[in-house]
Amino acid sequence: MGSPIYLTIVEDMKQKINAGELKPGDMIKSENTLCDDYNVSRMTVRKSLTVLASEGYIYSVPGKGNFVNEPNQDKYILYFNEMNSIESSIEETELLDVNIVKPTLEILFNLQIPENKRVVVIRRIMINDGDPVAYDIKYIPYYRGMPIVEKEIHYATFPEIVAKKKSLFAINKELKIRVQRPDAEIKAVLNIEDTDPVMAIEQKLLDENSKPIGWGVTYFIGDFFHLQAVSSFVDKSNNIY
Amino acid sequence: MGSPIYLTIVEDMKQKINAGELKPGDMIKSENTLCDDYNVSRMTVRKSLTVLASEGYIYSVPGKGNFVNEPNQDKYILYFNEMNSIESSIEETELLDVNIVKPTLEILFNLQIPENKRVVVIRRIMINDGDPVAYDIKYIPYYRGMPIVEKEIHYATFPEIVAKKKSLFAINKELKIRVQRPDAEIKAVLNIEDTDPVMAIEQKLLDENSKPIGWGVTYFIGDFFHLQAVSSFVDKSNNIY
DNA sequence: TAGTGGTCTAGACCACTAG
DNA sequence: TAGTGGTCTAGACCACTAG
Repeated sequence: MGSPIYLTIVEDMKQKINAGELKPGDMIKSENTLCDDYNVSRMTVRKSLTVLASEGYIYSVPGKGNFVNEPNQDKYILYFNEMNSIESSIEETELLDVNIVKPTLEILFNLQIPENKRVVVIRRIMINDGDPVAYDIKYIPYYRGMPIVEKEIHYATFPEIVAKKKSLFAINKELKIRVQRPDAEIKAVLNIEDTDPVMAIEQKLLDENSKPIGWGVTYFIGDFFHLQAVSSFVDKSNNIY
Repeated sequence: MGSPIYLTIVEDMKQKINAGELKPGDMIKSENTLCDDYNVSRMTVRKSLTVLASEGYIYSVPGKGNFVNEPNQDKYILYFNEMNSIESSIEETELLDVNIVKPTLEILFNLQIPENKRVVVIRRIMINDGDPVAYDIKYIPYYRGMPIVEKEIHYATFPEIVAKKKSLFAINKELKIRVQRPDAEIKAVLNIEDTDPVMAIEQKLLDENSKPIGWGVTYFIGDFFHLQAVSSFVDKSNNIY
């Protein structure tokens, strides 16, 4: 009906794979055979195979054929943003201070900069219902004449702070997610006890050449924090109809 | 040279977007105009646009044109597997017990089953260097004649346990990641103190109709646990060359 | 050498948008 | 009504695989 031919082929192949009729590693019919089976042109068959490949169902080996993929069980989509991963979103941010400092070894390592380079340190507290819920520290390599406008830093996420001019498309990011006992500094800033667990999320920003352009950690009080992720194998065809 | 025409168009458009020449929301040239610009057929231009769209750079509005997307800052790819998210991978698993029980309210809610239904509870401990590092509890709706082979459960991940026959392609998964103070049970099983923070990861498995087919939580001792995620905007064209 | 997937062309018809 | 993207065709030539 409204559904184009290439999508009915996609659904047909998915059904065969989901039912186990085609198993991981199996070679599927050749493109020309599929043309005959469905009575369509090769470009239409190839469109279907492109969709199946983009959703991870199949892969192709030039000269040989198309094969059913191993389902990637361990892959998830995660949404994170230091400003909205709190149970109820952040109402207020307090900018503690912005300083230009000599980097520690840890900072040198994470930003991959020479020893003599200075870094900008931005410290913020996220506040919810009047109480601190997260403590945020960010390090950015400092260059002469770098504009530091405190107002702009207040509510900005890390990529927004670093990528003032640069297109956000060009920034790659890495997250490290871990639990930790609060140290003295964190206990003081967040006003918590030894038994209050803290979620530490490290963010590293990289430019298009994988050079670090920013590094930082956000410490969330456990009670206010959780992350959600979904398997990346949800049937994306739902978005097409 | 070896690089096909459609990829040089892709790189060209990416460069324009990364440089800010084309900004989010901007309409790009029409497909026919691009055909003239690059002196190629429309199918080749469309192949390029398909690649750009699949990588999130652009989207199309039929009847109007193609537009530059807002970069999705918050989207990450996360890899998780209760068996290998430990600093050093798990050497040993101890199956504490497998029982068939009356579900609690929490289990009823998460598995979306009627009150009179029974559930299988599987409790395991992950062991590293002789010490427990994680405590794992899984709930699966029980049906008459369900085979429960303890040997098969020992080292299997959750999807493997639930999806005995079913294709792994058909399973969707949801993760909830949170920090918590260890309760009495967790302290006893993992042999830890009140000040030892625990990472709790909830896993929910859903079939193709979004019906829950399994639910569980794994409690990791903080010291042995971390997750890593990368932004999903890494230039996938690297995989093509 | 026959078969495979990868790229590309020059057309066609369609529904939709917006003046 | 002119322009847009969406689908589809029937061809072509290519590099690569494997007997």
